[in-house]
Amino acid sequence: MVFAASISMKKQVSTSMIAKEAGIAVSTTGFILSGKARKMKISEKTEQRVLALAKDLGYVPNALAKNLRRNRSGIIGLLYNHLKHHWADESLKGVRSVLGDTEYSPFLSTHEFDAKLLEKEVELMLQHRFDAIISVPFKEGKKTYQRIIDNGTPLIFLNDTLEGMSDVDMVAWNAREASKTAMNHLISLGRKKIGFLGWDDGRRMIRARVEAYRNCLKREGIDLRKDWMRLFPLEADIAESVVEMFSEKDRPDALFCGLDIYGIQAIGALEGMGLKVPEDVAVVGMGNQPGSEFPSIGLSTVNSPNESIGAKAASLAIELIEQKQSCTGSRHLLHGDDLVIRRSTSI
Amino acid sequence: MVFAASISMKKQVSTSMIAKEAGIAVSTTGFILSGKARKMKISEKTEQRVLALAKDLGYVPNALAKNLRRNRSGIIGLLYNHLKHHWADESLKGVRSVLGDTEYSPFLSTHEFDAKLLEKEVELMLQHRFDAIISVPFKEGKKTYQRIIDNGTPLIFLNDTLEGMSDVDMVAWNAREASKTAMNHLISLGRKKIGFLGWDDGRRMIRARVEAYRNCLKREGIDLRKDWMRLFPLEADIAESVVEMFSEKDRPDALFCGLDIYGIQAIGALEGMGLKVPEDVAVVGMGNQPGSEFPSIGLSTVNSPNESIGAKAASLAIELIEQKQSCTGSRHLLHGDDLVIRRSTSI
DNA sequence: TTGAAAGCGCTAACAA
DNA sequence: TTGTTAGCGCTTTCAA
Repeated sequence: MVFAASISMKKQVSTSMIAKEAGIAVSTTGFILSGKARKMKISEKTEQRVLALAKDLGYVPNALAKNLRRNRSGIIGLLYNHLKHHWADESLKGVRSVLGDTEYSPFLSTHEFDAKLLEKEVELMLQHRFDAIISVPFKEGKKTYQRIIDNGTPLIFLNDTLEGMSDVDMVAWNAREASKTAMNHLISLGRKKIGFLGWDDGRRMIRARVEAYRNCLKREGIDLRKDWMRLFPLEADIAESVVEMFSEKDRPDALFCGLDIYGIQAIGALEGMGLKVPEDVAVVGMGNQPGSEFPSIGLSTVNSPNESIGAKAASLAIELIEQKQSCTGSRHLLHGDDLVIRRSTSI
Repeated sequence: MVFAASISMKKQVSTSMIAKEAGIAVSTTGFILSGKARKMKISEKTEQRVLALAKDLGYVPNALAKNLRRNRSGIIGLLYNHLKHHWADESLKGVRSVLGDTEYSPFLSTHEFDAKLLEKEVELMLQHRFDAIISVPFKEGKKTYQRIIDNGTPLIFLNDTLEGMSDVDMVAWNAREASKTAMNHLISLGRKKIGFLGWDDGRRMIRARVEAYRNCLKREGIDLRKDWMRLFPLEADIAESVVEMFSEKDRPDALFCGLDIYGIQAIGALEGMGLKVPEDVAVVGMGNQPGSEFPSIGLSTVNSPNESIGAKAASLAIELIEQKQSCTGSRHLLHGDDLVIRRSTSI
């Protein structure tokens, strides 16, 4: 069934070849093959004949030629930091839900938090005349992002902005509101001694979590305890910090975690030191990441609207492309504060 | 700093434009800009002048034109089923480790186990003249894969084959050996009553797990108990089955799980019914997927060499491209049987 | 309805 | 060393 065909044996089938074969003009086949037969009032007989011929010959339209001519590729590039979690998968689904009916298609790549790689990928996308680039911003990549703008290519940031690049459109989860939801949940449980585990890489949406934490405490008239608030680098092992925080006699009775992964680690550490979740300590995370739903974990968390973010970004991209604008400075904070209550706060 | 440039304001800078600006011939600039200045013995002065000019004008080479001319794109397409786990991330790293030094670059997409989507993505890649396609095979997509072969485009399957398409080259984790490692580990712990949780979607590498389970039992002279062997559809909720299996008086003292996610769920279910892991039941999974390392889980498992798989696939792709072959039927089973011992088997 | 032909930006063969 | 030029395959204008 499979046949190890030698590429060199095959001649690429082109519109002109089909035209010659059919004994008609190149433009006629061109119109037919690009779906403009109706518009050009080409006889149905001719159309059918050409279509059949194209299929027989195994014709594959050459997008390179087409796009060279149109000077656009029909491709929207997605540039993620990595593909480790479900975020890329879900936002891609959102992107597809919008692009599905259009003439645009997405292609993905990652920058792995590496400025050199980001630059390389962007260069590639620009050289291939991608019509727009959607990226999770990376702080060290400002120069590269600026290059996209200078090039006149639409750029959209996902889930955060970059200082000094406020004109770039952004679609993000409203982490502030979501954090408030999480905090309110803990407070509604009667917990007043709430600790915070999070990280701070300088991005606003990340910082929004700490700020919401602070504001909620303030609103409730609860004093902030600096020793109950920890910021880590991303991907840190936080168990030690948790043990430290909870070894004191006077310890928190709840934990708000800026990221599910911290909540997951915290639950492990707390139970490891004999504390009961949620009886002794209620824990809530952010993002409903895979793992938080495992029966042994059961982390309460707030859902993030990843698919909607992708969808919004895609429709924004199309808008920018059609307006021939690289950016307009619009901001879109998507609400996503569905509380997912699991074991870690089910008192 | 950012400047909402209007695309229409910008004229695309081309080699001929630079040539005119510099007052020299198109070919000269062409040679310089494609790095062939040395070879063509172009004076360094001219070269520097052109390079500087290109930079000043914000020249971005038009890959569309270049590739139309060469009739190849320099792109290798990666077509995953989804991006939920770390698999895509890690294998992409492997692909990059090989492509980094070459003229090829990867672009990603997913087929989401959807034959229609797979077909669409493949069509796109063929139209864009991708030089090779690397895909995690999807059973319902045979016709589409065949189309890649018929087109003469190199195709490589990741982690499995497809029945009737044995000529397609494959790079996969040697799941049989890895399964043996896992089983031997349980046996070395003195466990004889070993249950199996896995799935069967008809793919060989998946089936290899059950087969290894059977063979290991046989080798040890242990009778297979059908009620201790369960196959589920992927992404199933298996807790109920686990409870059922372990409610009997005569129950397994160990579980071999064909997928970490089953192991994770099993640990939750077992502990939920009051059984101790690993004292009552030792559990081992496959793949070292994220989540298995969580402190509350601690699932022992076998590492899968995802990065090596990506790397091997990439170098194979380059080979096929250069040999102008769409496939050669080679098979590459990569050993990855590093046992990762965690709580679930630490007696 | 159909045909002829220009040209998108780049490469590379050929000439000078 | 440098200049000229013919395409790559497709779209689209202009003529017939």
